[in-house]
Amino acid sequence: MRVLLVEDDQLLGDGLSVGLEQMGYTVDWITDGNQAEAALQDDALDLAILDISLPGQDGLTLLRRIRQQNNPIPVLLLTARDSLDDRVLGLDSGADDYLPKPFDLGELAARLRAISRRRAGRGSPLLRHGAITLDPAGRTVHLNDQPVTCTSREYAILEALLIHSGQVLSRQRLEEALYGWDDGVESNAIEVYIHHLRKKLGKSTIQTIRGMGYKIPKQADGNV
Amino acid sequence: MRVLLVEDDQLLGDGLSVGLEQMGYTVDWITDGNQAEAALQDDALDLAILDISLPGQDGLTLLRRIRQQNNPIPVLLLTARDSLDDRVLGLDSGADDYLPKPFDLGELAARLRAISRRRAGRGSPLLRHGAITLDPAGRTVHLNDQPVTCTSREYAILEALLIHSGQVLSRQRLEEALYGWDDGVESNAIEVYIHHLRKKLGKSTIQTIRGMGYKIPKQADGNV
DNA sequence: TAACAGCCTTAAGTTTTCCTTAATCTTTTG
DNA sequence: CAAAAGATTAAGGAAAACTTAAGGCTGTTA
Repeated sequence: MRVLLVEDDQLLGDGLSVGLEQMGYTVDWITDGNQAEAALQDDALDLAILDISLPGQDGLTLLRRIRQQNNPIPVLLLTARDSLDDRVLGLDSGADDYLPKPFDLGELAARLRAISRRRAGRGSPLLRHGAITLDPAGRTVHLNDQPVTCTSREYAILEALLIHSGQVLSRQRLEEALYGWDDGVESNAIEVYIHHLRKKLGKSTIQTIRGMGYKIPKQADGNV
Repeated sequence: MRVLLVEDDQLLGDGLSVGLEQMGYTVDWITDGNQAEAALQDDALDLAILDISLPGQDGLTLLRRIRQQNNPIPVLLLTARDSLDDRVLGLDSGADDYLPKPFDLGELAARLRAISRRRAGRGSPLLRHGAITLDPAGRTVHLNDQPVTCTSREYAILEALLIHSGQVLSRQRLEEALYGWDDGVESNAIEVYIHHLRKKLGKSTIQTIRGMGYKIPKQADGNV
């Protein structure tokens, strides 16, 4: 899960980055509203957390602008003020949820899970593909109801492939899912993780598209 | 997908070329604004990436000129300056998107995907022709709902023929779709791929226009 | 604080895929 | 019927991906 965090308060931003990363998110942290608008064009992002008060361009304006561009990314608004006005304004501007400061990190996590689930149109919080089940809340993977232990990198790749199941994800895009924009590895790390995942989940689950990347096909079976 | 890259900075241009090619694009790199205007006449191009500051003719002028010529090619502008003025000017001049330097390659990739998707009309990202369905997102081809595995060259040719269905594409134009202008093969490679495609999709789908090239006729069936 | 374990990353060797070439066969056209 | 264009087939070689192993880092435990 890749999150764009737009927060100008250095202390809070730093704390949130660390906290979110510990929860397993890949965090891109930006402090400026204008930069954020550029960053939000990246459709490899899964979520955005916007502070309302920002230098450059305030969060509400920014939100309205990206919604005008038909950008459907799930957005959680942060604000210091707890007034109803702000809340209504925020939701009308296209936010998916709203969290007044100060807040608890656990509550933030819960809301992030909720809005990403809602956006994906999934009734259940689980990602399924055939015999594989991935539970984002518990960060667990099951194969035929047997738990499979995945390392954090393995999990992140599997999650990205399942979220975008049916699509080909390039090696570079998978790297971004792991490292954010801080350019990560200069090696065949992705290939190695794919190999590990295949050993754990069976050879056929992840397909190689030579020259393009990897994908998990859209599930043909008709479970909801 | 064929991209025209107009960038005079040698280092950046080289890096971008390599990066884009790794993502699966076919890249034509040009460093001069006047040359670019000529190059943009080629309607086999799918996308253009324009630097604003260029020798010969600056990017904005160039953009305005080609739009006056009713050239609808999707254009992404690059600029060193991050001012709102430039942005507005760029979008008003007919750019589809705008990216301030320095930028991340992944972000560029995301925007390219976004603008080509936007242009494709988002409603049905699938290319259909009779029993054949091609899904650019999943990079899959189906024949009567049965998946057909295509190699990267086969896929590229089929995609080109379907995008321009009803038109005859010369062998040279198909070669350009695969290799860009750096003249690629000196052999009958295209004929071989056509042959492979026919074996997989049936003899009648791709028609030979002797002396001219190949085409897939416009679909007669009336599905939307 | 030192030993340990688990994980990330790198790198090297191996295997597989498929791109390209070229030679030969078939069809079309004047 | 001859010449040109295209179709078919097979094989060498290069590029991509797979596999395996080991060094280094981090966090944990005695």
